[in-house]
Amino acid sequence: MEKVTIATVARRAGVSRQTVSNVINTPDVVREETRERVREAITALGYRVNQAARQMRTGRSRLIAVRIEPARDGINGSVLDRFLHGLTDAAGLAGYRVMLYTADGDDAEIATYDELLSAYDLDAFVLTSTHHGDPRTSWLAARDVPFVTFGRPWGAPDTHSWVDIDNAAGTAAATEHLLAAGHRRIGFLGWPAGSGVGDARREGWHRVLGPWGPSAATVDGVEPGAAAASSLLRSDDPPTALVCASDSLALGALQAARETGRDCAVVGFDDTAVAGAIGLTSVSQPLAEAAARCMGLLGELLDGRAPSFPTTVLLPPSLVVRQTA
Amino acid sequence: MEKVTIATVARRAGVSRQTVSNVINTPDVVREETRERVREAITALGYRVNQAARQMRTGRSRLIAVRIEPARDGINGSVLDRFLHGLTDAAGLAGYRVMLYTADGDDAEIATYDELLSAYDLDAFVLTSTHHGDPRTSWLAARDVPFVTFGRPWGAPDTHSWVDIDNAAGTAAATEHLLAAGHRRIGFLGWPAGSGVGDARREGWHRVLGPWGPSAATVDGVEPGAAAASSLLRSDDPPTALVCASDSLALGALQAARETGRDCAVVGFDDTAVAGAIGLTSVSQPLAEAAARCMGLLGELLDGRAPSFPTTVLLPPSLVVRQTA
DNA sequence: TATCAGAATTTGATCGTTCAAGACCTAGAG
DNA sequence: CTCTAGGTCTTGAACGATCAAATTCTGATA
Repeated sequence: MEKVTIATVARRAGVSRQTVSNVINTPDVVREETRERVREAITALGYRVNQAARQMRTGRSRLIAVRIEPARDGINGSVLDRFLHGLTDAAGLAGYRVMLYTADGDDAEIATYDELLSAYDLDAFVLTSTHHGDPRTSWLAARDVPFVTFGRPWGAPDTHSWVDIDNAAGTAAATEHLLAAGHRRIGFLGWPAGSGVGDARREGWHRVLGPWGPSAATVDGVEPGAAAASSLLRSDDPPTALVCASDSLALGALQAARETGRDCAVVGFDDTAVAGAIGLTSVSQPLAEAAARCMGLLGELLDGRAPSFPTTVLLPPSLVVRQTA
Repeated sequence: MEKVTIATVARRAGVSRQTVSNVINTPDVVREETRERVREAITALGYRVNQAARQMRTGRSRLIAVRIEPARDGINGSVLDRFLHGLTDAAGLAGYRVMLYTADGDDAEIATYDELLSAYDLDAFVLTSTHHGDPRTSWLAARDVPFVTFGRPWGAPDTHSWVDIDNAAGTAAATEHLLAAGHRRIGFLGWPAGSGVGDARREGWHRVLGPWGPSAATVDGVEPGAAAASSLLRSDDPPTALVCASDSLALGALQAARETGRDCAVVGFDDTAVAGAIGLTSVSQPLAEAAARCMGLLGELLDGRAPSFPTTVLLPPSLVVRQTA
C-alpha cells in the first residue's frame, strides 16, 4: 500500500494539488464537473487528509482535551466518565477527537495546558469540576484559548460559555415527588455549605418545602451519610423522607433507616450504578446531552461563528423513580 | 508571546537547528558544553517540540488510541473506565498521549482504525474486550500496526502481546477464603459457558473445590442473579456461600439470601463501586497495573526493543474482604 | 609540520498540506 | 476587436521539524 497524498489524487484526477485541497475545504469554488472527478479519485484511492501536515499549515489540530480524573469516590466518579463517553461521541460527529490528560491540582493542570497547546496545538479544552476561585478559566481566557466548562463559574461572572445541570431543579423535583406521595416531613441530607453544587442541591429542596425542614450536612460517603441520617431519624419529630445530595449519602440513609427501624423514603442524586442496582430512586443528570451541548458551543467558538457574549446552558435533570421513594 | 521554534533556540544558543534537534533526540552526539548551552536556551525560551512538524518528518505521532465504550451494564462498565485512567497516567509518563474513539461493533472499529491511522498517524492501539474470533487483532497485525490487548486472545494462538487478569486465580482465592472461614458447601453463580472470562472465573472455583459444587449460570444482572441464586438456595442441600462472576450477580445473590431467609456468604467480582458501598467482599482487578504493563509493552514495540516473540502478562487479582464473606 | 580519523556541527532537502498570488479562460460590454 | 470582470485553476512558498550528506574542528600520529 503506497502512501496516498494530495499529489497522488491530483495526478489521478488530472488537476493540481490546490484544486484537490479546494474540493476538500472550499468545494464551492470548484466547478461541479471537476469537483466530481476529484471526489471520485479521492474515494478510489482511499485518500485521507494528513492531519499533521494540515495542522502545520493551519495551526489547528482538530483535537480537544479533557481531563480524566482518578475516581476519588467510587460511587460518584462515574458521573464524569459518562460525560466523557458523551463528549467523545459528540466530538467525533463534529470531526474532532478527544485527547486525555491527567493533572494533580489546578496548577499542574495549567502547566499541562501550556504543554498541550505548544506541543500538540490543541484546539480547545473542556473543563469539568469547576469550583470557587478556579484559576484555570482565567489562564485560558488570558491566552485566548477556546474552552467551555461543564459546570458554571461558581462565584465568578459569566465571562465564558458553560453548560451545567440545574441541580436545584433536580432536588426540587425530588421533593415534589415526595410531597405528591404524601410525605410531609421531608428532610435533606447534604454536604457542608460552600461547594456550589451542594448548595444548589440544598436550595432546590428548600425552595419547594419552604422555611421548614430537618436537614443535616456532612462530608460525602456512605458512612458519614449513615451517621448523619441516623441522628435525624432518632430526633423527636423524625422525617419520613430524605432528599440526599448524592447516592453515597442516600445509601447511608437507607442503612440508617434499616438500623433504626424507621420507615423512610430516600432519594439520591446522580443516578449512579449503585442506585440502579439497589433500586434507589435518584436524580439523573442528562450527561450525554450536556456533553453534546459543550461540543456544540466549542464548535461555534472554533468556527468563529460564536456570538460575542458567552452562552450559558442550564439543563434540567430528571427523576428516576425506583423502589426507595 | 512570539512563537518559539527550533530556529529561535538555535539562534539564541548560537548553533544550528540540527544541533538543537540533536540535543533533544540524541544528546550523546553533542559536546557537553554545547549541550548545556542549548538546554539553557530551551528552558529560557520555554521551547517545546512541535509535534505536528516532528510527526510529518518521522511519521510518529506519540499518540495511542483506546476505545471508550458506552457503559452497557452500569455496574461493570466502570472497570474499563478505571483501566482508562491508569492508561492515561502510564502513557503520560512515557511521553505518549491517549486519544479516544467510539465504535459500534468490530467492523466499525476496524474502519475507525483505518481512519485514525491515515489521518492522525496513530502510533499504536490498545484493545479491550477481546473475544472469541476477534477480527480486530488480525487486521492490525496484517498491517504491522503496533498494538497490545488487555484481555488474552481467546481461542487464538498468542501471536501478539497481551496483558490479562488471572480470573481463575481470583475466584480460586475467593473460594479458599470461604473454605478457611469454615464453609463447605460453596456454590458458584456465573454466566453461560462460552465467554472466555466467565469460563475462567468458573474454573478457578472448580479448581479449588474439586468435582463437587452447586452452581448456576445466567446472564449478567441483578435480577437474573437473584433468580438463579434463589433456586440454588431453595434446593435440598443449599450452599452456605456463593462465589459470583460479577458484582451484579453477587448483589442479586444477596437479595435472594435476604428474601429466602437463608444465611449465605457472597463474594463478587470486579470490586466495583457498588461492592464498596454495600460492603460486598469482591475480587479486585489490578487495573492500574494492567494499564501500566500494557503501556510498557507498547513502549517496547514502539522503540523497536521488543523481543521477536510476543510477551504475555497475567496479573493476579486480590480479594477485598468486607462484610459479606 | 603535515596527515588523518573521528568527533562535532552545519547545510540543504524533505514530509503533506494550505496560503497567497498569479495565470488562464470565457463571456459580456464598449 | 479589445478590454475587463469573474470564475476556475495552477504555481511557488511556507509551516517546523528531522534525515542524509557535507563540512569543520580536534587531537593524535608519523
